[in-house]
Amino acid sequence: MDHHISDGENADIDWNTDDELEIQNIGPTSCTTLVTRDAQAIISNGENIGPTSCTTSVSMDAQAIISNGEASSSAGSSNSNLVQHFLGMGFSERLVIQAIKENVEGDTESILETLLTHSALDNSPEEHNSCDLSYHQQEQCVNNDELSSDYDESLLEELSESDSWSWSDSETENGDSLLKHEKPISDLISMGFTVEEALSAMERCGPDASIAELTDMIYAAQMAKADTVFFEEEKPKNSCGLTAKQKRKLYALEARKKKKQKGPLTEEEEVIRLPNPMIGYGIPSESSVTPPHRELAAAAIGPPYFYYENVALTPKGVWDTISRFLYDVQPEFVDSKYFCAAARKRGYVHNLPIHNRFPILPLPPRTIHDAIPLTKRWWPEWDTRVKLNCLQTVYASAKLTDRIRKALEKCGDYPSLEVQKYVMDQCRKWNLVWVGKNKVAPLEPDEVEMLLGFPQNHTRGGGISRTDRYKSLGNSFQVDTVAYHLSVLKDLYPNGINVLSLFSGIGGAEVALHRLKIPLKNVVSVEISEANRDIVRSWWEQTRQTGNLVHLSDVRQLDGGQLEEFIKSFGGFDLIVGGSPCNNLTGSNRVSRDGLEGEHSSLFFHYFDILNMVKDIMKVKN
DNA sequence: ACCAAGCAGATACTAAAT
DNA sequence: ATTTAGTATCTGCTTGGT
Repeated sequence: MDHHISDGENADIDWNTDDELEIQNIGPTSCTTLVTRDAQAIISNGENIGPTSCTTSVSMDAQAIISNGEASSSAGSSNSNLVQHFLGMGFSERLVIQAIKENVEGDTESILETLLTHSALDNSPEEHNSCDLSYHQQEQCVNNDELSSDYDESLLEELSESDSWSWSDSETENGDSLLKHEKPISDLISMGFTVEEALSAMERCGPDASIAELTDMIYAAQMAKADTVFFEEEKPKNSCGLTAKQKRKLYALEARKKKKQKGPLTEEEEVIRLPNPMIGYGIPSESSVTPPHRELAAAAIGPPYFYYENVALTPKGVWDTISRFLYDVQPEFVDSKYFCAAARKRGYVHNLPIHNRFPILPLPPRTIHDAIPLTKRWWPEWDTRVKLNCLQTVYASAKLTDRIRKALEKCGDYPSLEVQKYVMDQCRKWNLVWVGKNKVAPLEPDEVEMLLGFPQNHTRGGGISRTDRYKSLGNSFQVDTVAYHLSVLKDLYPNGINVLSLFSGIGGAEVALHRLKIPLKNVVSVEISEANRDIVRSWWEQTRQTGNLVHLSDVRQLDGGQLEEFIKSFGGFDLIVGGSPCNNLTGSNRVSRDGLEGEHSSLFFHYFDILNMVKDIMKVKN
């Protein structure tokens, strides 16, 4: 669900509002926020280049270079600002320092140019994200970084083939790595690759990479380079000028490197396939079918229970990665068309029991006609749809429905097969329903609320615009589906549960638990959109909840210290639920479908991180 | 090889509100 | 004058069928 990504998202991280007041105890483990207002302004103008708009800090390294006056002839403090400026834009520290050095006399513009050129090839999310991650991963990243750069520098020194790709700014003495890696380098060169290509690939793939992996990386880099060279002028500078496919390729290779996997990308590695029919471990109407027995790895078993959700149709390999991170639990893929009148293909990774589930009652209408009965009268018999397609965040324009009306009016009572096909294609694409003679219309927000299982007017009023209402709803859970899975908690926690809800959105999980009549004792809800937090808060009040609701705004600022406080104060979380942003995964996105390492979808790693921290803290406690 | 169908979207723009 | 809401148009990868 539910992490609300909108044009206003960055505005939500607003330094002047009261938002920050909602966050208490930002402990020492959280990243120091050093993004300047300048950098923030650039990010909110949509001109940010890096894969994340992460808050970031300047390391000792950078500080040292600045104070030594190595980087530039100008004063240290202004350089420090400059470094922070570019770090805030998401470039890695190493690149920033390098670029500033290369542009000793240069202005901000030329430094940015250098960064753009370099980052197209050196677009390593591990570096961009390093401060985005909590301390566990941060540690890991720092180590990796040190390893790879040591090794890289030694090679460059020896081969003295330095161009803009060399980072010769610090001394190194690691001689034997050369011997160890001479062979692949010379192999690659004899294969016709340039020295820089070989070195760059070696750096990215790590010291033990196979030739196949290295060539894979070089081809990816060549694609990237070709793209930036030839299309720099025509294309808007959108995330380093790479196409989504190229970025994904680079990201995937980076991710593999991070996990120290060997060998070329093979088909067998991506084994998760979508089931047909997509009914997971079962749906209410087939409750007679007993679900299979499933064994969870020891690390996966609760407490706490966890429930993670995202779109089913992702780029290849994404669910394999998600599953690998979440203790190798296989995702349960379910299409909500088996629960309501609209399709919603989603994957759920959870460690909940899968027997003795029950649906919330009354069962929602399962067909379009039952869900929106007024459309029945105008529904032509050649429109054979029974279910709506996936409810999305965007809806058809008036102009489109007007074109459809005009096309139909020209035909009289019996439209030709061509017109029928045109109308049907558009209706399926935009989820249109019949509201009059020859008149189709997009769903109203309250119809979407109903289809998704929310109470009527859940998202209405209180300052939210119609557009944002569609957006918030489109990013949400289907309540009946999720409730069916969570229903097993009712017997386990008759006195209520403590929930950590990440990317809460408009509170799909909370509504599901409430409708299951599982008392909500303490809910810590993390949601970036203020409008969504308002919606959940007013739902909380309207439903006269007796428990405690704590709202935070950003998963990136939730640290171990805060979690420890929460766990101490109410004795641990029973359920950690959430669906991280899908917009870099879903097929609807043709612009930045970058995969799990994309700007927004990489927040998945925070779900994993936070789950891990909670598990650790609760382990110590017991 | 091909085609059809589907997808929690992004962006540039205008109109309206502040 | 600037921000926000609404509108129109843009786009590609994947799967499953033939």
